[in-house]
Amino acid sequence: MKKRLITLIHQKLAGLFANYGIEDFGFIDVQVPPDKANGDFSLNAAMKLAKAAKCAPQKLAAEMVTALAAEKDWFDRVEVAGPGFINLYLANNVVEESFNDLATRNELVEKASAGGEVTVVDYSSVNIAKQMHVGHLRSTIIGDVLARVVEELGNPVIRQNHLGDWGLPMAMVIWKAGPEIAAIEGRNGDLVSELTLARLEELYKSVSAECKENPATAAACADCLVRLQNGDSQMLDLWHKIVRISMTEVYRIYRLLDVKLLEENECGESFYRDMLAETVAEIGKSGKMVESQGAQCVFLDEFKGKDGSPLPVIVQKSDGAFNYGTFDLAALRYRTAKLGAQRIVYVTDARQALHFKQIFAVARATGILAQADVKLEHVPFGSILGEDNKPLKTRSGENVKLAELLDEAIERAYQVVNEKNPGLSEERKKEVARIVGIGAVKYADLSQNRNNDYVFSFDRMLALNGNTAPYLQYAHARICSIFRKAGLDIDQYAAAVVISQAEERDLIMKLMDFNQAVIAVAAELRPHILCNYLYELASCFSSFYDKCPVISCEDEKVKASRLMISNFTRRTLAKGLELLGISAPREM
RNA sequence: GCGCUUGUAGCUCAAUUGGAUAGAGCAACGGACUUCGGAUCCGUAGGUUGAGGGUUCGAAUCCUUCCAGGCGCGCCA
Repeated sequence: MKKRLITLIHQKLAGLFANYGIEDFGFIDVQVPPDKANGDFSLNAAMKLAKAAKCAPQKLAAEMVTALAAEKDWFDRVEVAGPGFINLYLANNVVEESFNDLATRNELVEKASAGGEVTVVDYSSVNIAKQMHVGHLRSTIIGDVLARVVEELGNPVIRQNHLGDWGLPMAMVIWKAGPEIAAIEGRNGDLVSELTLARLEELYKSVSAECKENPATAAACADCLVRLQNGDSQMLDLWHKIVRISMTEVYRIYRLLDVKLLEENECGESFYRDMLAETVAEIGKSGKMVESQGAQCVFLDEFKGKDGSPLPVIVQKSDGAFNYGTFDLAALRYRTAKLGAQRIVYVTDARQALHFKQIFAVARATGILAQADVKLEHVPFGSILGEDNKPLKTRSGENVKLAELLDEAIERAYQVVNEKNPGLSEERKKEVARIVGIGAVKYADLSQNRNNDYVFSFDRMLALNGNTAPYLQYAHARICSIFRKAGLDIDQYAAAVVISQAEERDLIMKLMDFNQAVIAVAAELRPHILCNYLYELASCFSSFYDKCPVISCEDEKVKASRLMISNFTRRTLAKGLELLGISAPREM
């Protein structure tokens, strides 16, 4: 509707603007006023163009109003307000028609034309031989939402899990775990069940400490690294087994979280190991690479170090090995050349902002990108804090294990479900607890502006009121309940909408905004925009639900219309939550 | 020292990217036909948007100077 409205306004005002010598007014847009007493939409064009038109904004606005008010089919009223705002009050039949038209479409989100933009989303990026902890939560779920949203808009999305699976830590684990693996296999044991990820992590920690104490251990590990990097088959075999043990546990958590990362998305550091030398060689060809203190570096003017000295990006260390930046550069090369990426999105915490700024700048300056106009975007986010406003840790100062955190969320959700809906079967209670608990954790994270740190609180995220997943899920479940009670098939229901009350109108207007909210998320890479939208939608629905009886409504047309509005709300909530990677149960 | 980032109601967060009287939830207070699921809805109260200056029709938002927190700054990732 908004689109049609803007087209109409552009048409109707073109003549008027031409009189003032204004040709370029295509940017003129409508907005939704903060206070709905100021109309369904408003225009601030008069104020923006007043200077160019050499005309007082109020006068220009008055003339625009005259031109628009003639459209009696569209507007009940068109008024000038304040310093030159134009407030548009849409006729109810326009709202009804627009909504009925929208409701005939199958898809709630419009696909991009021309096949969209090939987009790589790099997220989660777990380390091998380490259990997932809270530090992995944000990248994993924010990245997952961004991938879903961009994909929903019709862009081909390639998900990439840039595993930390190559380098000295891996060699250390191999050295330490090798004998255990051999022992288990020697008695035909099952590796994945006997050698857990938790055990691998213990081994890593112990060998890491040992290396500091004992030079012989350190040397042995270094030797393992050399053999691994030279392709020693025994080392590679152990390496591969450790990766699989690790990832088995990671996938268990991805499934619990409902995150769409699979083995086919694994593209870790090891994947690029044979591309590093040629990447550096190509950087060398650009003439921008210089040797400094034995390392191969690229210096760019925009990066300064501590005392204003030039800051290098090191692409090859003085011992000839490559560091993590080189992996990222190789990945950029691969993703533009082989994957055909037109947009690459990195979801990592804010501390890596400088790193990506440097990598992007080096990639552009040295011409290693197959598509020079590829969009490179780092999506930074803040930390998760405990109630003490410090990064979330256990009492003993360890990172909180993600698995334990999620289990606790599910357990707490179970308590709530058990209390509020004791009639559900035990099996359903458990299922709902999982959906509500996991949904609450994800939504609490996604609903905040990702730039900021946020304070983790089970109590707040599981609250049934306010901007939380349970509130949205509850609205969804209530709608399903209406249809159950009415004995109607919710998946088939369709009817024309008529407006008889303000709450119906507000809800319809809100429903028509969904597509815009999704587009905004993809453009700004900010999931909380969708959360805010869904919260407002659920809130509008709750008001409607309170004021507009559905089943007991005596006017058949109004009843059918209310059923339709309810069902469309349910579909929108479900789709919105799906894009957030959150399920919407039909009862809870 | 330099750079990035944040600062909004008692608390947790929004604010359509420069728009109208800065909005929600929690907490507080007061209401709602034995209710299509009260896990809800409506209302009251709560603000010098960290401080000052500037830009303009208009600033939480842009520029500038301070204050406070977080993070980063050559071979870890």
